[in-house]
Amino acid sequence: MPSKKPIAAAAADNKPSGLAYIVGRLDHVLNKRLRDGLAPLGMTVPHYTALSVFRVLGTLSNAQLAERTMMSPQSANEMVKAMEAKGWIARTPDPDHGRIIRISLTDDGEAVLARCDEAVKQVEETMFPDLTQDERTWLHAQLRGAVKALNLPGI
Amino acid sequence: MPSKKPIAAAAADNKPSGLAYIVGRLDHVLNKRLRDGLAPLGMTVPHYTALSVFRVLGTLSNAQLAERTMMSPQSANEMVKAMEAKGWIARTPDPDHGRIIRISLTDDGEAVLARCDEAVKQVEETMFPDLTQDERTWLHAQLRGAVKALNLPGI
DNA sequence: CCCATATCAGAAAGACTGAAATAT
DNA sequence: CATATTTCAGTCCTTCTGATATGG
Repeated sequence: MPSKKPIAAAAADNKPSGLAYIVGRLDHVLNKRLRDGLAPLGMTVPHYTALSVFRVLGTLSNAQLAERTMMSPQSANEMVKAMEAKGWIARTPDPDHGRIIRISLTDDGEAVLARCDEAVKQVEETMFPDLTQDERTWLHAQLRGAVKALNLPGI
Repeated sequence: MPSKKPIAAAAADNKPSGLAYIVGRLDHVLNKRLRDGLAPLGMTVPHYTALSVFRVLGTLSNAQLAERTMMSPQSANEMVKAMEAKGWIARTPDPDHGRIIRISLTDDGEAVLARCDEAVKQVEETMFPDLTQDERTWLHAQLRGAVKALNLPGI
C-alpha cells in the first residue's frame, strides 16, 4: 500500500482560505450527498431545487422561473418538461394571456417534495451537528442575505 | 410591458426553506459572479478551485488531487493538462516512484492566483457587506466544519 | 498476480446560443 | 413594428465510464 502519504507539506489544514472557496467546496460535497439521498426517491438535485422554488414562490411562468433561477429559458423549459412528465407540476394556459403558461406544483409534486425534505434534513443534520437552533437561524439568514446581495449587484 | 407581476401568491419571502437549499442557491449565484470576475484574468472557477487546493495542500499527485476534490482521475487530469499549458503548475516525475508525477504551483501560478484573490475578495465583500470580522471568522469555521462533516459520513 | 497511477478514447448529460412561431 | 414568451434545433463544454500501459 503506497499512497496515502501526502507527498509534501500538506501541513495547512487551518488556513482562512476565503469564504467563496469554502462555499464552493461545501456545495460540491453537499451535492454529492444530496444526490445519493435523493436518488432512491427518483429525484435529482436540480429538480429538487426547481420544485422548491415553486413551493416558495407559488405559480410562475417558465420565463419567470428562468429569471429567478438565473438559467436560460431553454434550460428551464427542459427541466419543466421532465418534471411535468413525472407529474410533479402542471402547466395551464394563462386565462389573461394567450402565450403565457402558468406552472405550479401538483399534489403529487408536493408529496414527493415532502418526502425529499426528509432525506435532505438528514444530510443537513450531518452537516451541522452541533449547531443550536438560534445559530442555525442566524446562519440561514446570513446565507439568504448573501444570495440577495449577489442578485442585486449594482442596484 | 407585461410580466413583472408575480402571477400568484409570491408572498413567502421569509420561509426557513432549508439550509441545503440555500447553500445550493448561493453557490449558483456566487459561481455566476465569480465567473464574471475571473474571466478577465483568463481564469475559470474550476481552475481557481484546483489552484487553491494546491496552494493549501502543496504538492500532490493527480490521483490525490482527484480524491481530494472528489472528481474522477480522468477529469482531474484534463484540468491538470490545461493548467500546465497555461504555465500555472509544473509536473515533475517522483524520484522515488516511476509512475507518480508530482504536481505543484509554479511562480506564475501563485502570481495569477494572488491576482484572482483580489477579484474574489471583491465578490466576497459584496456577499457579506455587514459582517464583522468575528462573524466572518465564525461563519468560515462553520462552513469548513460542514465540509469536513460531510466528507466523513459514517466514520 | 494484484494494485495503483496515468492517460487515451468514446459516450452521456447539461446548459448555452440561435432562430422561429405566437401573442400583446 | 417592438417586445415578450415559448419552444425547436444545434453546439459546446464538462464529466463520466471503459480500456490500456506501466510501475511497485
